Amino acid sequence: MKTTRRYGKKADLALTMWVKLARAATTFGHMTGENIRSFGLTQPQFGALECLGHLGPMTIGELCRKHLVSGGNMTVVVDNLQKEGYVERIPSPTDRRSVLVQLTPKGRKLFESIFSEHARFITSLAGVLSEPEQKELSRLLKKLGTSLAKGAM
Amino acid sequence: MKTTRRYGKKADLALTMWVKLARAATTFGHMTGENIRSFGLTQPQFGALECLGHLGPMTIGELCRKHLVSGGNMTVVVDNLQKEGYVERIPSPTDRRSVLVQLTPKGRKLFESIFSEHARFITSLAGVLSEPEQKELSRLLKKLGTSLAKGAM
DNA sequence: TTTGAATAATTTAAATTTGAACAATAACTC
DNA sequence: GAGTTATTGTTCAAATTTAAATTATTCAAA
Repeated sequence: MKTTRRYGKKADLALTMWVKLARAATTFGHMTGENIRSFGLTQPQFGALECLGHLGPMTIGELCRKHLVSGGNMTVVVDNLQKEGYVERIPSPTDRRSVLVQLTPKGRKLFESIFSEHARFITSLAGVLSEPEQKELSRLLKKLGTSLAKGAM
Repeated sequence: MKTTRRYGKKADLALTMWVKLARAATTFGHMTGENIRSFGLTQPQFGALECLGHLGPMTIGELCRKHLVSGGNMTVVVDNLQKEGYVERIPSPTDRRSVLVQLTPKGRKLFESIFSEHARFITSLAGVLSEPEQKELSRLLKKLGTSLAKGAM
């Protein structure tokens, strides 16, 4: 899809990069989303579960920052996980405004039973790139992401 | 953020790549979204306007496939653009099920007045990567995205 | 050619997400 | 310490998005 140069070489480079970034992320997201739904979870629910499973209890705010979503949203996501009995809210011992979210035994069991399968699925999807390519892609995405986030402060 | 190897080297590589992809795309999206809102448009509205402006009239279905969103969604996006007088629906001459969407003169005027500014903004964001890095990132994202999309068929 | 399957767009209901307003608590400044 | 400013989580309304059901049309096969 070679388009004519409409806005100058640099701009066209940046624009096509942005389109490809959006498309790759959306496609990847759709496919992992399907896999996740087969576990009976939504994508954000799974994301929160994964964070808590790998990193331990954390506040709503930390979950928000990790997933780049609004506070109102994460409250709902945690509400729904709590309704299913996968997580529980406990008051933070150090800050009475904060609430710690942690996996229940049921939540940990679910996490452990599904995450390795999910990891296999992700690995098979990523397999269309060689390992060096995956490393390079990770490096570039990290550089892009962190530079943008820093620039926004 | 060096994590321990939990699921094997290949899986960890794939998992961190996926996290970085999601974060970079979301951050980039947030920032371009802010810029787009300053034009009085939502992100999907802008996306449709851009498609129509660069590629000419096309059906709702084509807009869906370009943006990887559901048909119901694109119907609403086009509805809203139409309410603002930026696009119009015309019946397809070749298929009576289809509807062609095209920019109105007002829509084209808006498109031309804002897109070059938007291109400058995107270019400045992308500037955190060198040009060779942007090229390489584009190549890898394209390979990832198209391979995944193909695999899904 | 007519029946049946597939496709295009819309509608509807439900879920997700955001942003703003709010209450409670913490941190800071004078 | 008192008073101001920031931060944390929740609630609410509105916008976005999806998936399923619906209608209309086209395509294909017998």
